[in-house]
Amino acid sequence: MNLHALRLFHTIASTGNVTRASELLNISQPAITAQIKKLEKELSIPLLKPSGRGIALTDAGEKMALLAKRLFAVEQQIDQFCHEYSTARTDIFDWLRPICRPSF
Amino acid sequence: MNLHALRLFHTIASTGNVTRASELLNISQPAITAQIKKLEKELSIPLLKPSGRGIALTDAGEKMALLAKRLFAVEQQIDQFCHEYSTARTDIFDWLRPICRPSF
DNA sequence: TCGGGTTACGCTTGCCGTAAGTATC
DNA sequence: GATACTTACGGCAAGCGTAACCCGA
Repeated sequence: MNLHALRLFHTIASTGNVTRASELLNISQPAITAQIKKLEKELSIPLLKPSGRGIALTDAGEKMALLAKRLFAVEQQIDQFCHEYSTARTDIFDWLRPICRPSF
Repeated sequence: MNLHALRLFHTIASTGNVTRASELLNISQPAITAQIKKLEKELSIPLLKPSGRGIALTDAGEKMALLAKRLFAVEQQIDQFCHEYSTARTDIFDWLRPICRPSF
């Protein structure tokens, strides 16, 4: 499974259109379209369909969006852990500083 | 977060060494090492440490491995959904076949 | 006619493999 | 000396951006 492409799809599903997704991700629209097409081909599952002048999720796309949401929620937990880890290391310095203060 | 690198790390954590991970992933050892180094640099978190003639997880690495396990469990759910989706489409043919049988 | 999505195409970046190096048993 | 991981380096595929095109309101 290509999780990079899934992330793009997840962003589209969250925002509702490709344009806003491209703005959020700082990636051009065509790049995103290509990734989605590639993902659909890889999975043999249609995820998006044209809707008016924009796009909409297919039924399978809706389910996939739910699963993707779950996955990237876990990713966010990991990001948070990493951030807390950095903060913890900073806290060590916060703890050291008072001790070191006299000398420098 | 680079989920590709995280996948490699997860495989290392599961197998306990880089060699078996490289065999499972069909990727060379050096390629994996490079990805892990890059990931550690990206996160500013040490994940692996030398241990004897192999490697071991750091404390942060252990926690990260747990989180990664959670994430890739969700990925497996997605894979399963995709498989079931294909199976469902096959089942449609299974359902059509008896009807069509007379004609071909 | 305009907003949004897709196709075409050239370029850059990132990932990988091979070969050589380092360390532990 | 053998096993396991790391560093160095060149090649190739994947991903991106720009430009042009298509379609529905």
